Amino acid sequence: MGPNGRRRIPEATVARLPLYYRALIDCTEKDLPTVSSDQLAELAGVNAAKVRKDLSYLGSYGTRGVGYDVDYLLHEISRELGLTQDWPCVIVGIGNLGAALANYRGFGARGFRIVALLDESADKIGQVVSDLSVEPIDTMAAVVRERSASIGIIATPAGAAQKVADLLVAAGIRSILNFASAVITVPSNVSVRKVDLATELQILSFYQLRGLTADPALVVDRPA
Amino acid sequence: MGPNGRRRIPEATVARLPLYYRALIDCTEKDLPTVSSDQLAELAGVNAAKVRKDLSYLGSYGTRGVGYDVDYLLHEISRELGLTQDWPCVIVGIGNLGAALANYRGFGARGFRIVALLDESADKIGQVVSDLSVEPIDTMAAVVRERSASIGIIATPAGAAQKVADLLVAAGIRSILNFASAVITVPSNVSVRKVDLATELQILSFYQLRGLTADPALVVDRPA
DNA sequence: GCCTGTGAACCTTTTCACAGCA
DNA sequence: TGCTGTGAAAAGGTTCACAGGC
Repeated sequence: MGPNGRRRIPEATVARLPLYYRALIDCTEKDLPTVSSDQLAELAGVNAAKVRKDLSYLGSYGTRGVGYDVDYLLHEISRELGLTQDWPCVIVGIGNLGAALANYRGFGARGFRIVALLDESADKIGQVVSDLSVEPIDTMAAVVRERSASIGIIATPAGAAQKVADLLVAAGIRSILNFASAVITVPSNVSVRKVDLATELQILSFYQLRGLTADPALVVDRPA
Repeated sequence: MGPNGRRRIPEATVARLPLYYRALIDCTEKDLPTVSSDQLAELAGVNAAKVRKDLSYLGSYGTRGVGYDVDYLLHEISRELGLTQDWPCVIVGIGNLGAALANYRGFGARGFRIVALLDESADKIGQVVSDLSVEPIDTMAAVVRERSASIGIIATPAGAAQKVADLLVAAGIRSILNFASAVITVPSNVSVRKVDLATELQILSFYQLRGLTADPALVVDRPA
């Protein structure tokens, strides 16, 4: 197997691990004992060379002439992604989007349990959404501490995003998922990923205007 | 000015144009007549070298010693992104997420007007969400044709995503934004971008597990 | 003096192609 | 024979550093 000691996993690869994870879940549901890089590529929507290269960063988990053992690979990827542990999440901003996220089943599915819903507005406080009662935003520090929250999800209007990010950071959160259409600034030890509808639509519009094709979404692409 | 005739704009640059667009809107609201690449970089959350390089692909729109004229640059970027025209959108799957998207104001803000809400389930049909009545999915072809829809938004459960994508493509849609947690396959002349909550959370989890910080920028992807 | 525009250097990511093992 | 694992080549993207115009 690889002479490969402990390699740093490239960002592009990290961004694709969730795709392989999902593809492997599909395999277990179909009771496939093994998958080849070709099959996995098809399921994940990437090409086979990429699959092999990506998986080689994790270790030599395949068998030549056979493929990868589905259960074993799934276990290894889960471990790399931290899906064997719990990541309590706090959603801030319980408007249409925040409520939709709170109701999203298969959220808690793999360890991303929502432990609090916070909002600023007095008439939202106390409303029950998905079995959780909306709490005032100034309880954030206490809530994050008591429930050991580790991920903050910003679902507020753009104007409030930076203020909320500051509060999350002050409360000790080090991972933020930002749905607001605004750039937020955080200390360098805090991770931010953002999801922006307007950006995605504008990218589609750019390519459609030219009769070209925008391939990938997020951080992933597909075969040649 | 650049000796630059008509250059192909790199995908990475296209993915950042929406950021500059938004930053420039901020500038107009603050009544700034010009911006430097440094200021724009700060507002967009990237670095100044990138701003200058990116903008140079569009043309030589700046003035040395001064910066970029806000209105002029905004106009040029809007034109490149196709924001000077209308892109009627159809949302398929009016559950929590679909309804939240339909209600999202500032959606139609820049030409992305929602012209139809479609769902499969009989008890959703006829419900009114954001002034639009939910219509049966089998009216898709007619709806897309009559209302000249050009973008399809998939907000269904994962299991229905491919079927919906096929219907959208059959109806003539060439740009799809996929919110379902599933890989969808489309002909090569159709663009797909995807937005996936689970993927983003898993990436955050990977980095938090290691005490590292996740990638600064948002959308990075590559071509066919 | 100030800030853009851009070659060139550098780094990351993807793709190729094949050796090596089951 | 079939499929992984991986160097090496190619492509793409970022950063540097400075020439050039305001």
